[in-house]
Amino acid sequence: LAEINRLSTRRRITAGSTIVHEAEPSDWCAIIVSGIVKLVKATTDGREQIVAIQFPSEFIGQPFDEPSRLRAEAVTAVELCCFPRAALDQISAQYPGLSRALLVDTTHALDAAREWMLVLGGKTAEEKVASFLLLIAERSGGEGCAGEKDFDRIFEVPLSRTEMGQFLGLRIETVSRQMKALKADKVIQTIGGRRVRILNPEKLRWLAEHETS
Amino acid sequence: LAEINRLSTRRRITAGSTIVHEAEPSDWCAIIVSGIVKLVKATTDGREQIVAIQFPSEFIGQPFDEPSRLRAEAVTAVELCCFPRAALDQISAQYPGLSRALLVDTTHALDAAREWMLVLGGKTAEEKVASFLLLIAERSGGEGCAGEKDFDRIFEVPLSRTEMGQFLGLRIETVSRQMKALKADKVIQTIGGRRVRILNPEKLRWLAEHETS
DNA sequence: CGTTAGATTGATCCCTATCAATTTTGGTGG
DNA sequence: CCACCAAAATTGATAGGGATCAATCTAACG
Repeated sequence: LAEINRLSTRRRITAGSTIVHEAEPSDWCAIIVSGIVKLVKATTDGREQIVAIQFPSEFIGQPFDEPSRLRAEAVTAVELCCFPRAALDQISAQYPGLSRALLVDTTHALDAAREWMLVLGGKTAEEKVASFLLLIAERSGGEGCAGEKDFDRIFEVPLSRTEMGQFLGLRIETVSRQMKALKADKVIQTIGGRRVRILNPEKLRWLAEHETS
Repeated sequence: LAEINRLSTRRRITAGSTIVHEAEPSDWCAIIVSGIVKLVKATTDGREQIVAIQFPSEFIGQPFDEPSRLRAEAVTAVELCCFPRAALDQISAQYPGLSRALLVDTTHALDAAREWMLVLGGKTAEEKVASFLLLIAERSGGEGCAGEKDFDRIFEVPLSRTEMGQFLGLRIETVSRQMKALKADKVIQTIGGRRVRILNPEKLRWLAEHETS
């Protein structure tokens, strides 16, 4: 696996800039070294939906050259470990471990996407925001290590209100109001708009799974 | 690849019965030979979301033994080609083609899931129903063959109104009303509730991507 | 200290959920 | 073949949650 490291190059991306355009065929792939990346899908009339938030150690790009109309954009400053897809093909043919690792990553991504479909499809605004905060809390804590069930009580929300809305299928005003309600209920506390402290994890978990209307 | 055929067994499932329970670890996988399968995720308080509709040739089950709280259920009568996961591991270690095929399938599923997140997150009821009809039309026509962009003008909707609602994130009354509106606009025509004929494909495509309010 | 993008708050409207009542469909036995 | 029944679908009336429109307020930055 050190062989792929030989073919790889580091690349730094500034916050807000696009990593992969939706049209571009993109003949290379990458692993996120540091920073947060969002994957965006757009309708023909301009509305945008964030379909995934990616953290360090996650894979970017298609293993095959099939287009998926997906745009990858740096949410924060991002450092990537890039390599050509041709190298991926060659090495995975020799070492089955790489191919397997890729399958594991894709399976996880699929599971995360389906989990989020449940959030988008049925849940109320309150449940959506609570689910989002739990998602960020869980991912921010355990450094990409699997099996971490607990999460940090204090963490930084990498997304803006607009981005939260695009990920949750809500308007920014609604996101703002739900955050306010959670603060009023002493479930969370915010320090400077972006930093969040979870005061009542049990209630937050409950709110993420039950509609209270 | 004939080797996996030797280890596989055929299995018939009646419409409506569960293939894989959410809790069950499931030490086997399967390929759909005929029929339609739905994948369901549920919240702790009982609400259910259909996260995927699967057609013949698609893969069922997790390649690894990580639980995903997913239930697979036969929508129509289903015929499966089942094999133990252990066999999958062994053969994929010898023949990299199988592992690659699995990765292709998973990548497609991921792309489909993200496409549907766009539908669930941002679209109106009218757009959702139009998107659903196009999805079924496209899959019903080309027998699982890739690259088929066109679709059948007449096809059978395999899902009940309740299931359509669970897939679209809508109530059955809303689904019913949108279908009625599409019929009134001469975009579609229904024969006996389940069979649908698309009268105006261009308008249906337009409605699936633009909000008309 | 001024400028500007982002976030919050308020008021109102509309789409979809909800509740309730038929109507239609599909399956079964007489 | 038809009457009957249960389940599914449709239709109608109402209400509520989130969208929308509009006006501050806040914070980051030169």
